[in-house]
Amino acid sequence: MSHRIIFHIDLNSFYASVEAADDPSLKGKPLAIAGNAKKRKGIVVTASYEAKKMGVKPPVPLWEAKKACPDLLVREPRFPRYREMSAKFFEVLRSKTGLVEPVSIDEGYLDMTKYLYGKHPVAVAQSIQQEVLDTLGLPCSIGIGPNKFLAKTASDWKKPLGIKVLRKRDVQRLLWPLPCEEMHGIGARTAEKLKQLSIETIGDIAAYGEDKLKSTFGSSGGRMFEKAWGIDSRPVDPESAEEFKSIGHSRTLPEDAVSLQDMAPVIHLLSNLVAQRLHKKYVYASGLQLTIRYSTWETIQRSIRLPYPLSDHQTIESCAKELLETSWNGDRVRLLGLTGIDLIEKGSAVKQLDLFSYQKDKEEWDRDEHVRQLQERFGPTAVRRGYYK
DNA sequence: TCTGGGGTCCTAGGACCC
DNA sequence: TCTGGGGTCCTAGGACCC
Repeated sequence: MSHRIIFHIDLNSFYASVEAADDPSLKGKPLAIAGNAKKRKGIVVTASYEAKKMGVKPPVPLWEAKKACPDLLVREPRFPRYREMSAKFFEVLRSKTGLVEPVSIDEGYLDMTKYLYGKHPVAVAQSIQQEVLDTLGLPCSIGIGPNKFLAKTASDWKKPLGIKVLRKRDVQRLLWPLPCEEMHGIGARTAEKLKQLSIETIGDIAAYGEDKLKSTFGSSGGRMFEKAWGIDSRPVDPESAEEFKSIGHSRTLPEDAVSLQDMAPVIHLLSNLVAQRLHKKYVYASGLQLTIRYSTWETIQRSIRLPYPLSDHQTIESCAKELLETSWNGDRVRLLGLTGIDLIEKGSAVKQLDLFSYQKDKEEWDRDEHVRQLQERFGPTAVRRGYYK
Protein backbone atom coordinates (compact mmCIF):
# COMPACT_ATOMS: atom_id res chain seq x y z
CA MET A 1 0.00 0.00 0.00
CA SER A 2 3.01 2.23 0.15
CA HIS A 3 2.89 5.13 -2.22
CA ARG A 4 0.02 4.57 -4.59
CA ILE A 5 -0.85 6.61 -7.67
CA ILE A 6 -4.61 7.05 -7.94
CA PHE A 7 -6.50 8.77 -10.75
CA HIS A 8 -10.04 10.10 -10.37
CA ILE A 9 -11.73 10.70 -13.70
CA ASP A 10 -14.93 12.67 -14.03
CA LEU A 11 -16.86 13.29 -17.24
CA ASN A 12 -17.69 17.00 -17.38
CA SER A 13 -21.41 17.89 -17.50
CA PHE A 14 -21.93 14.35 -18.67
CA TYR A 15 -25.56 14.34 -19.92
CA ALA A 16 -25.20 17.71 -21.60
CA SER A 17 -21.90 16.67 -23.18
CA VAL A 18 -23.48 13.52 -24.63
CA GLU A 19 -26.30 15.57 -26.15
CA ALA A 20 -23.79 17.99 -27.67
CA ALA A 21 -21.68 15.12 -29.00
CA ASP A 22 -24.75 13.60 -30.68
CA ASP A 23 -26.08 16.91 -31.97
CA PRO A 24 -23.28 19.35 -32.89
CA SER A 25 -25.80 22.18 -33.25
CA LEU A 26 -25.92 22.23 -29.43
CA LYS A 27 -22.18 22.82 -29.10
CA GLY A 28 -21.23 26.06 -27.41
CA LYS A 29 -24.85 26.78 -26.44
CA PRO A 30 -26.39 27.06 -22.98
CA LEU A 31 -28.03 23.66 -22.59
CA ALA A 32 -29.93 22.11 -19.71
CA ILE A 33 -30.99 18.50 -19.25
CA ALA A 34 -34.18 18.49 -17.26
CA GLY A 35 -36.56 15.70 -16.34
CA ASN A 36 -40.26 16.35 -16.69
CA ALA A 37 -39.49 19.25 -19.01
CA LYS A 38 -43.14 19.64 -19.92
CA LYS A 39 -44.50 19.38 -16.42
CA ARG A 40 -44.28 21.88 -13.61
CA LYS A 41 -41.95 20.09 -11.29
CA GLY A 42 -38.95 19.63 -13.56
CA ILE A 43 -35.47 20.40 -12.32
CA VAL A 44 -32.22 20.86 -14.21
CA VAL A 45 -30.09 17.76 -13.68
CA THR A 46 -27.13 18.83 -15.79
CA ALA A 47 -26.12 22.12 -17.37
CA SER A 48 -23.53 22.81 -20.06
CA TYR A 49 -20.72 25.18 -19.09
CA GLU A 50 -22.32 27.95 -21.13
CA ALA A 51 -25.49 27.51 -19.07
CA LYS A 52 -23.55 27.36 -15.80
CA LYS A 53 -21.91 30.66 -16.69
CA MET A 54 -25.38 32.17 -16.94
CA GLY A 55 -26.15 31.02 -13.42
CA VAL A 56 -27.86 27.69 -14.11
CA LYS A 57 -26.57 25.57 -11.24
CA PRO A 58 -28.14 22.11 -10.93
CA PRO A 59 -30.30 21.06 -9.23
CA VAL A 60 -32.40 24.16 -9.89
CA PRO A 61 -36.10 24.22 -10.87
CA LEU A 62 -36.45 24.59 -14.61
CA TRP A 63 -38.55 27.74 -14.42
CA GLU A 64 -35.87 29.38 -12.31
CA ALA A 65 -33.16 28.31 -14.76
CA LYS A 66 -35.07 29.86 -17.65
CA LYS A 67 -35.42 33.06 -15.70
CA ALA A 68 -31.64 33.19 -15.19
CA CYS A 69 -30.92 32.23 -18.79
CA PRO A 70 -33.72 33.08 -21.25
CA ASP A 71 -31.85 31.50 -24.21
CA LEU A 72 -31.56 28.19 -22.39
CA LEU A 73 -31.99 25.13 -24.60
CA VAL A 74 -33.66 22.24 -22.81
CA ARG A 75 -33.53 18.51 -23.53
CA GLU A 76 -35.09 15.62 -21.68
CA PRO A 77 -32.64 12.99 -20.44
CA ARG A 78 -31.99 9.89 -22.58
CA PHE A 79 -30.74 7.47 -19.96
CA PRO A 80 -30.24 4.44 -22.23
CA ARG A 81 -27.91 6.53 -24.39
CA TYR A 82 -26.01 7.76 -21.31
CA ARG A 83 -25.59 4.22 -20.05
CA GLU A 84 -24.23 3.24 -23.45
CA MET A 85 -21.68 6.07 -23.48
CA SER A 86 -20.78 5.34 -19.86
CA ALA A 87 -20.00 1.72 -20.75
CA LYS A 88 -17.68 2.90 -23.53
CA PHE A 89 -16.02 5.33 -21.15
CA PHE A 90 -15.25 2.57 -18.65
CA GLU A 91 -14.04 0.38 -21.49
CA VAL A 92 -11.38 2.99 -22.23
CA LEU A 93 -10.44 3.16 -18.54
CA ARG A 94 -10.19 -0.63 -18.21
CA SER A 95 -7.76 -0.70 -21.11
CA LYS A 96 -5.37 1.31 -18.89
CA THR A 97 -5.46 -0.68 -15.64
CA GLY A 98 -7.17 -3.71 -14.18
CA LEU A 99 -8.03 -1.65 -11.12
CA VAL A 100 -11.01 0.49 -12.14
CA GLU A 101 -13.71 1.31 -9.60
CA PRO A 102 -16.82 2.92 -11.09
CA VAL A 103 -18.37 5.36 -8.62
CA SER A 104 -21.32 6.51 -10.68
CA ILE A 105 -22.38 6.70 -14.31
CA ASP A 106 -19.79 9.40 -15.06
CA GLU A 107 -16.85 8.96 -12.69
CA GLY A 108 -14.42 6.38 -11.46
CA TYR A 109 -11.15 5.69 -9.69
CA LEU A 110 -8.11 4.06 -11.28
CA ASP A 111 -5.21 2.62 -9.33
CA MET A 112 -2.36 3.34 -11.74
CA THR A 113 0.48 2.41 -9.37
CA LYS A 114 1.52 -0.63 -11.39
CA TYR A 115 0.37 0.58 -14.79
CA LEU A 116 2.47 3.65 -15.54
CA TYR A 117 5.41 1.67 -16.94
CA GLY A 118 7.85 4.43 -16.12
CA LYS A 119 5.79 7.16 -17.77
CA HIS A 120 4.92 10.41 -16.05
CA PRO A 121 1.43 10.32 -14.48
CA VAL A 122 0.46 13.64 -16.08
CA ALA A 123 1.47 12.42 -19.53
CA VAL A 124 -0.63 9.28 -19.04
CA ALA A 125 -3.57 11.39 -17.83
CA GLN A 126 -3.26 13.63 -20.88
CA SER A 127 -3.38 10.67 -23.23
CA ILE A 128 -6.44 9.22 -21.47
CA GLN A 129 -8.20 12.57 -21.57
CA GLN A 130 -7.41 12.92 -25.28
CA GLU A 131 -8.57 9.39 -26.05
CA VAL A 132 -11.91 9.93 -24.29
CA LEU A 133 -12.36 13.19 -26.17
CA ASP A 134 -11.38 11.74 -29.56
CA THR A 135 -13.29 8.47 -29.41
CA LEU A 136 -16.39 9.56 -27.46
CA GLY A 137 -16.44 13.31 -27.98
CA LEU A 138 -16.66 13.80 -24.21
CA PRO A 139 -14.53 16.13 -22.07
CA CYS A 140 -13.25 14.84 -18.73
CA SER A 141 -11.21 16.10 -15.81
CA ILE A 142 -8.55 13.98 -14.16
CA GLY A 143 -7.25 14.28 -10.62
CA ILE A 144 -4.04 12.53 -9.57
CA GLY A 145 -3.05 11.81 -5.99
CA PRO A 146 -1.68 9.24 -3.54
CA ASN A 147 -5.20 8.26 -2.46
CA LYS A 148 -8.87 8.48 -3.45
CA PHE A 149 -9.65 11.62 -1.49
CA LEU A 150 -6.82 13.70 -2.91
CA ALA A 151 -7.46 12.39 -6.45
CA LYS A 152 -11.16 13.24 -6.17
CA THR A 153 -10.43 16.68 -4.79
CA ALA A 154 -7.91 17.27 -7.59
CA SER A 155 -10.34 16.33 -10.36
CA ASP A 156 -12.66 19.08 -9.15
CA TRP A 157 -9.87 21.64 -9.44
CA LYS A 158 -10.31 22.56 -13.07
CA LYS A 159 -13.27 21.82 -15.30
CA PRO A 160 -13.69 21.12 -18.10
CA LEU A 161 -10.67 19.21 -19.39
CA GLY A 162 -8.53 19.76 -16.31
CA ILE A 163 -5.62 17.72 -15.05
CA LYS A 164 -4.40 18.36 -11.53
CA VAL A 165 -1.92 16.66 -9.24
CA LEU A 166 -2.51 16.91 -5.50
CA ARG A 167 0.34 15.58 -3.39
CA LYS A 168 0.35 15.04 0.34
CA ARG A 169 2.77 17.96 0.69
CA ASP A 170 0.28 20.26 -1.08
CA VAL A 171 -2.41 19.70 1.53
CA GLN A 172 -1.41 22.49 3.90
CA ARG A 173 -0.97 25.10 1.16
CA LEU A 174 -3.87 24.19 -1.15
CA LEU A 175 -6.47 22.42 0.97
CA TRP A 176 -6.33 24.07 4.36
CA PRO A 177 -7.51 27.53 3.18
CA LEU A 178 -10.66 26.04 1.60
CA PRO A 179 -14.03 26.21 3.37
CA CYS A 180 -15.13 22.94 5.02
CA GLU A 181 -17.93 22.22 2.58
CA GLU A 182 -15.35 21.82 -0.20
CA MET A 183 -14.41 18.54 1.42
CA HIS A 184 -16.12 15.52 -0.13
CA GLY A 185 -18.53 14.15 2.47
CA ILE A 186 -19.26 17.48 4.17
CA GLY A 187 -22.61 18.91 3.14
CA ALA A 188 -24.61 21.91 4.22
CA ARG A 189 -25.78 20.39 7.53
CA THR A 190 -22.35 19.36 8.72
CA ALA A 191 -20.80 22.63 7.54
CA GLU A 192 -23.36 24.48 9.65
CA LYS A 193 -22.55 22.36 12.72
CA LEU A 194 -18.84 22.96 12.16
CA LYS A 195 -19.40 26.68 11.91
CA GLN A 196 -20.96 26.66 15.37
CA LEU A 197 -17.72 25.18 16.65
CA SER A 198 -15.86 28.03 14.88
CA ILE A 199 -14.52 25.56 12.33
CA GLU A 200 -14.61 27.35 8.98
CA THR A 201 -11.83 25.87 6.84
CA ILE A 202 -10.31 22.47 6.21
CA GLY A 203 -7.28 23.75 8.10
CA ASP A 204 -9.53 24.39 11.10
CA ILE A 205 -10.65 20.75 10.94
CA ALA A 206 -7.03 19.59 10.91
CA ALA A 207 -6.25 21.78 13.92
CA TYR A 208 -9.35 20.92 15.95
CA GLY A 209 -8.26 17.47 17.06
CA GLU A 210 -9.45 13.98 16.24
CA ASP A 211 -11.05 13.06 19.57
CA LYS A 212 -13.09 16.23 19.78
CA LEU A 213 -14.36 15.74 16.22
CA LYS A 214 -15.28 12.13 16.98
CA SER A 215 -17.22 13.10 20.07
CA THR A 216 -19.52 15.40 18.08
CA PHE A 217 -19.62 13.63 14.70
CA GLY A 218 -18.97 9.98 15.54
CA SER A 219 -16.97 7.91 13.09
CA SER A 220 -17.43 10.46 10.33
CA GLY A 221 -15.54 12.93 12.53
CA GLY A 222 -12.57 10.61 12.40
CA ARG A 223 -12.70 10.40 8.63
CA MET A 224 -13.08 14.16 8.41
CA PHE A 225 -9.92 14.63 10.45
CA GLU A 226 -7.91 12.17 8.38
CA LYS A 227 -8.99 13.76 5.11
CA ALA A 228 -8.00 17.19 6.41
CA TRP A 229 -4.50 15.75 6.77
CA GLY A 230 -4.63 14.18 3.31
CA ILE A 231 -4.94 10.64 4.69
CA ASP A 232 -7.24 8.07 3.06
CA SER A 233 -6.38 4.37 2.97
CA ARG A 234 -9.47 3.09 1.12
CA PRO A 235 -8.39 0.80 -1.70
CA VAL A 236 -9.60 1.09 -5.29
CA ASP A 237 -12.06 -1.80 -5.35
CA PRO A 238 -13.27 -2.89 -8.81
CA GLU A 239 -15.91 -5.17 -7.25
CA SER A 240 -17.63 -2.58 -5.06
CA ALA A 241 -19.94 -1.40 -7.84
CA GLU A 242 -21.05 -4.92 -8.75
CA GLU A 243 -23.06 -5.69 -5.65
CA PHE A 244 -26.39 -4.01 -5.06
CA LYS A 245 -27.75 -3.44 -1.58
CA SER A 246 -31.10 -2.08 -2.73
CA ILE A 247 -33.08 -1.49 -5.90
CA GLY A 248 -35.78 1.13 -5.88
CA HIS A 249 -37.94 3.50 -7.90
CA SER A 250 -39.86 6.60 -6.96
CA ARG A 251 -42.20 9.04 -8.66
CA THR A 252 -43.32 12.55 -7.90
CA LEU A 253 -47.02 12.49 -8.70
CA PRO A 254 -48.45 14.85 -11.36
CA GLU A 255 -50.74 16.14 -8.59
CA ASP A 256 -50.85 15.43 -4.89
CA ALA A 257 -52.75 12.23 -4.12
CA VAL A 258 -55.57 12.36 -1.59
CA SER A 259 -56.89 8.79 -1.70
CA LEU A 260 -55.66 5.22 -1.93
CA GLN A 261 -57.34 5.01 -5.33
CA ASP A 262 -55.16 7.90 -6.51
CA MET A 263 -52.08 6.03 -5.41
CA ALA A 264 -52.97 2.54 -6.65
CA PRO A 265 -51.74 3.06 -10.24
CA VAL A 266 -48.44 4.48 -8.98
CA ILE A 267 -47.92 1.52 -6.66
CA HIS A 268 -48.67 -0.73 -9.62
CA LEU A 269 -46.09 1.05 -11.77
CA LEU A 270 -43.41 1.08 -9.07
CA SER A 271 -43.98 -2.60 -8.26
CA ASN A 272 -43.49 -3.49 -11.90
CA LEU A 273 -40.37 -1.37 -12.24
CA VAL A 274 -38.80 -2.84 -9.11
CA ALA A 275 -39.73 -6.41 -10.09
CA GLN A 276 -38.24 -5.91 -13.55
CA ARG A 277 -34.96 -4.61 -12.19
CA LEU A 278 -34.73 -7.42 -9.62
CA HIS A 279 -35.17 -9.94 -12.44
CA LYS A 280 -32.62 -8.18 -14.62
CA LYS A 281 -30.02 -8.20 -11.84
CA TYR A 282 -30.76 -11.81 -10.87
CA VAL A 283 -31.57 -10.98 -7.25
CA TYR A 284 -34.41 -11.49 -4.81
CA ALA A 285 -35.54 -8.94 -2.27
CA SER A 286 -36.00 -10.12 1.32
CA GLY A 287 -37.69 -6.90 2.34
CA LEU A 288 -39.64 -4.01 0.89
CA GLN A 289 -39.42 -0.34 1.80
CA LEU A 290 -42.11 2.21 1.02
CA THR A 291 -41.37 5.94 0.88
CA ILE A 292 -44.13 8.51 1.27
CA ARG A 293 -43.36 12.18 0.78
CA TYR A 294 -46.20 14.43 1.86
CA SER A 295 -46.96 17.78 0.25
CA THR A 296 -45.25 19.40 3.25
CA TRP A 297 -42.03 17.64 2.11
CA GLU A 298 -42.13 15.55 5.27
CA THR A 299 -40.90 12.11 4.26
CA ILE A 300 -41.44 8.78 5.97
CA GLN A 301 -40.15 5.30 5.21
CA ARG A 302 -41.72 2.05 6.33
CA SER A 303 -40.43 -1.42 5.64
CA ILE A 304 -41.59 -5.01 5.97
CA ARG A 305 -39.98 -8.38 5.53
CA LEU A 306 -41.35 -10.36 2.65
CA PRO A 307 -42.72 -13.87 3.30
CA TYR A 308 -39.61 -15.19 1.54
CA PRO A 309 -37.03 -13.65 -0.85
CA LEU A 310 -38.86 -12.91 -4.07
CA SER A 311 -38.95 -10.84 -7.20
CA ASP A 312 -42.44 -11.30 -8.66
CA HIS A 313 -44.47 -8.19 -9.24
CA GLN A 314 -47.80 -9.45 -7.88
CA THR A 315 -46.45 -10.23 -4.42
CA ILE A 316 -44.44 -7.00 -4.40
CA GLU A 317 -47.52 -5.03 -5.32
CA SER A 318 -49.76 -6.61 -2.70
CA CYS A 319 -47.10 -6.12 0.00
CA ALA A 320 -46.60 -2.52 -1.11
CA LYS A 321 -50.33 -1.87 -0.86
CA GLU A 322 -50.41 -3.35 2.60
CA LEU A 323 -47.52 -1.11 3.63
CA LEU A 324 -49.22 1.93 2.16
CA GLU A 325 -52.52 1.27 3.92
CA THR A 326 -50.86 0.90 7.32
CA SER A 327 -48.41 3.79 6.88
CA TRP A 328 -50.36 6.57 5.19
CA ASN A 329 -51.65 9.20 7.61
CA GLY A 330 -54.28 10.60 5.26
CA ASP A 331 -52.40 13.79 4.29
CA ARG A 332 -51.76 14.89 0.73
CA VAL A 333 -49.03 12.78 -0.89
CA ARG A 334 -46.46 14.28 -3.25
CA LEU A 335 -44.19 11.30 -3.95
CA LEU A 336 -44.24 7.54 -3.59
CA GLY A 337 -41.20 5.27 -3.67
CA LEU A 338 -40.70 1.52 -3.51
CA THR A 339 -37.39 -0.21 -2.83
CA GLY A 340 -36.38 -3.85 -2.64
CA ILE A 341 -33.93 -4.26 0.27
CA ASP A 342 -31.76 -7.01 1.78
CA LEU A 343 -31.09 -8.41 -1.67
CA ILE A 344 -29.99 -11.99 -2.19
CA GLU A 345 -28.37 -13.33 -5.33
CA LYS A 346 -30.63 -15.88 -6.96
CA GLY A 347 -27.87 -18.48 -7.01
CA SER A 348 -27.10 -18.14 -3.33
CA ALA A 349 -30.73 -17.77 -2.27
CA VAL A 350 -31.32 -21.49 -2.56
CA LYS A 351 -28.95 -22.09 0.36
CA GLN A 352 -31.17 -19.93 2.56
CA LEU A 353 -34.27 -21.97 1.78
CA ASP A 354 -34.44 -23.80 5.06
CA LEU A 355 -34.28 -20.52 6.95
CA PHE A 356 -37.71 -19.56 5.71
CA SER A 357 -40.86 -21.36 6.66
CA TYR A 358 -43.03 -20.44 3.74
CA GLN A 359 -45.79 -22.56 2.26
CA LYS A 360 -47.61 -20.48 -0.29
CA ASP A 361 -46.50 -18.53 -3.32
CA LYS A 362 -43.70 -20.95 -3.92
CA GLU A 363 -44.31 -21.37 -7.63
CA GLU A 364 -42.59 -18.15 -8.58
CA TRP A 365 -39.62 -19.12 -6.52
CA ASP A 366 -39.38 -22.50 -8.19
CA ARG A 367 -39.73 -20.94 -11.60
CA ASP A 368 -36.94 -18.50 -10.86
CA GLU A 369 -34.81 -21.35 -9.59
CA HIS A 370 -35.52 -23.18 -12.82
CA VAL A 371 -34.45 -20.11 -14.78
CA ARG A 372 -31.32 -19.85 -12.70
CA GLN A 373 -30.40 -23.45 -13.42
CA LEU A 374 -30.95 -22.87 -17.12
CA GLN A 375 -28.75 -19.84 -16.92
CA GLU A 376 -26.05 -21.81 -15.19
CA ARG A 377 -26.12 -24.39 -17.99
CA PHE A 378 -26.63 -22.15 -20.97
CA GLY A 379 -25.50 -18.70 -19.83
CA PRO A 380 -27.46 -15.57 -18.97
CA THR A 381 -29.14 -15.38 -22.36
CA ALA A 382 -30.75 -18.82 -22.03
CA VAL A 383 -34.13 -17.37 -21.19
CA ARG A 384 -34.11 -14.95 -24.07
CA ARG A 385 -32.92 -17.68 -26.43
CA GLY A 386 -36.05 -19.63 -25.62
CA TYR A 387 -34.81 -22.47 -23.48
CA TYR A 388 -37.43 -21.47 -21.01
CA LYS A 389 -41.18 -21.42 -21.70
C1' DT B 1 -44.45 27.78 -9.87
C1' DC B 2 -39.59 25.64 -5.14
C1' DT B 3 -37.47 21.39 -4.51
C1' DG B 4 -36.07 14.51 -9.49
C1' DG B 5 -34.58 10.01 -8.92
C1' DG B 6 -31.01 6.73 -8.03
C1' DG B 7 -28.26 5.20 -4.31
C1' DT B 8 -24.92 4.36 0.40
C1' DC B 9 -23.66 4.77 5.13
C1' DC B 10 -24.37 5.94 10.01
C1' DT B 11 -26.90 6.46 14.36
C1' DA B 12 -30.54 6.64 17.92
C1' DG B 13 -33.61 4.11 20.31
C1' DG B 14 -36.77 0.26 21.24
C1' DA B 15 -37.39 -4.82 21.63
C1' DC B 16 -35.65 -8.73 23.32
C1' DC B 17 -32.67 -11.90 25.73
C1' DC B 18 -29.83 -13.63 29.50
C1' DT C 1 -40.88 0.15 47.82
C1' DC C 2 -38.95 -0.80 43.16
C1' DT C 3 -36.68 -2.86 39.91
C1' DG C 4 -29.05 -4.55 36.99
C1' DG C 5 -26.44 -4.49 33.21
C1' DG C 6 -24.92 -6.13 28.93
C1' DG C 7 -25.37 -7.38 24.28
C1' DT C 8 -27.67 -7.91 19.75
C1' DC C 9 -30.99 -7.06 16.27
C1' DC C 10 -34.07 -4.20 13.90
C1' DT C 11 -36.30 0.02 12.17
C1' DA C 12 -36.68 4.80 10.95
C1' DG C 13 -34.54 8.88 9.96
C1' DG C 14 -30.78 11.86 8.60
C1' DA C 15 -26.86 13.22 5.85
C1' DC C 16 -24.61 12.96 1.76
C1' DC C 17 -23.46 12.12 -3.21
C1' DC C 18 -24.23 12.12 -8.37
